[in-house]
Amino acid sequence: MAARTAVPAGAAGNRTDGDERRRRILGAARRLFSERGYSDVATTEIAAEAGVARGLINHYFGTKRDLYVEVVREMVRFRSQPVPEYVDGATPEARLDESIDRWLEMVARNREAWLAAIGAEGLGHDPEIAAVLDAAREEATSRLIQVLGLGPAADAPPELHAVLRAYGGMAEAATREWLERDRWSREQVAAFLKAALPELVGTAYEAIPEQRADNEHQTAAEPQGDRR
Amino acid sequence: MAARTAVPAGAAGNRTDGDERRRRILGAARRLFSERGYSDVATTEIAAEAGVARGLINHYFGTKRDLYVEVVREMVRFRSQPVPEYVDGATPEARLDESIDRWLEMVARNREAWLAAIGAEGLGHDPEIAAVLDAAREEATSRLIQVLGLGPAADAPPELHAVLRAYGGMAEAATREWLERDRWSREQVAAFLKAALPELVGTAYEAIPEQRADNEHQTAAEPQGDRR
DNA sequence: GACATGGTTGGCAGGCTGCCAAGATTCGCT
DNA sequence: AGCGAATCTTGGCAGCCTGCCAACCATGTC
Repeated sequence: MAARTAVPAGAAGNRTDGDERRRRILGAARRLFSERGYSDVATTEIAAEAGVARGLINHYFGTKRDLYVEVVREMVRFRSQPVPEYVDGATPEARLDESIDRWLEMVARNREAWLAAIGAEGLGHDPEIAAVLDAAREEATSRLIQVLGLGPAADAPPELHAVLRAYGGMAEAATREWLERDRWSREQVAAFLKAALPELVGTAYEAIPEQRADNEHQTAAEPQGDRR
Repeated sequence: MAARTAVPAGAAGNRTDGDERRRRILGAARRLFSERGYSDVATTEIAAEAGVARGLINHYFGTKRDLYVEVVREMVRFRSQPVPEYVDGATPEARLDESIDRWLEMVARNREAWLAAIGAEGLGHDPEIAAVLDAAREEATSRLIQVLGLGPAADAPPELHAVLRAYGGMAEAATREWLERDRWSREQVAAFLKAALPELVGTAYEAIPEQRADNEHQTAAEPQGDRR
């Protein structure tokens, strides 16, 4: 008499188009993870919101963390979406202005998603999450190098990459000050970011000294790029 | 005959100095949370590492999240520690240089703790965590205003706060490029940060237009959005 | 129409967290 | 010193959550 495994009653009555289910789960997960934290959201909720059985989550995505990684990856995708083709403009300044305007426009449209994406940073030190976010930032940096007309990103010295990554961090913080704290307006952020970059890649970048041969702190070896 | 609750055998045989236990738990939690993520660390581990019973965690700190908040609060404390007294120096530039050097020195000393603290950003959207980190950044910003000799922070316009918060975000990103990716050296970060701030509070800050009476950005719907 | 294939479900085992009652220990008061 | 109160400390219990698995059921193929 059914020793331990009860018979699953009415099992699969609804089968939708392949990954229609998959998208449903991803959407529900994105929604829930956006408004609440990772560990506050139970897979049971996600399954209920998506209208599927909980076990299906493990079937499509592996574990709960894998699902989260997928959500973050999807959230980050739109960052590279809106500026795929080259921004045309005569001078680098014009192209930069256009890029910043597009960036702010995109952020304004996807306010919640963007805040959630950069807020998702944590989850402790998940290497996959970190890799996804890092790749997105790195791509933005490379695109910025191209926009500025500084040649292919691969040829740029590491110091320039570092400066532009730092600029990216500043842009994120500045955007947060606009979206979350309302300390200045969109026009003000835009004006500040547009004016800041030339100063940074100009004066501040020139102030960086040559890398000495010996460096006291090392995680790995340093290829030593010749800059400028 | 003891209906449901078994008698706790040898209960409290060791009672150490009041909050000695508390500190032990905090230390173990800090260590474990630093190397692994929040949800990867079980309170059982923390208790084992601290050498206490698991229930004691709930006695001293409330829930696991409360303990985490306390850990982050402690990690962030050292940020305000090393520069409490006024930095003396003739010119604002000299004081700024000194502040940046101290900042980098502190980060270099507490590399792991600092990376963990800013990496702890996430945990979803915990309001307490966000508040703790935000308070630390805000304090750093206010101190920076004083260092620059721009008068009391309370009197500064919100745009200046925003600019300095953005600068703080840049400093964090630049530091990460140094500590995690090794794209430049400590001297280079220092030189860049020292050269960047005058440019930002000078030229870029001046480029910010006056705030219009109506501001277009609202949390919810999009009133009109006139873009340039 | 029978069979293979893969989507879908419910349930089970293990682990983890919050809470609680019960000893143990220290302290204050008379 | 003796006694009671307050607090520290422990182990265990109930509930929830996650990963996994066997079984059920649609769909496609021959």
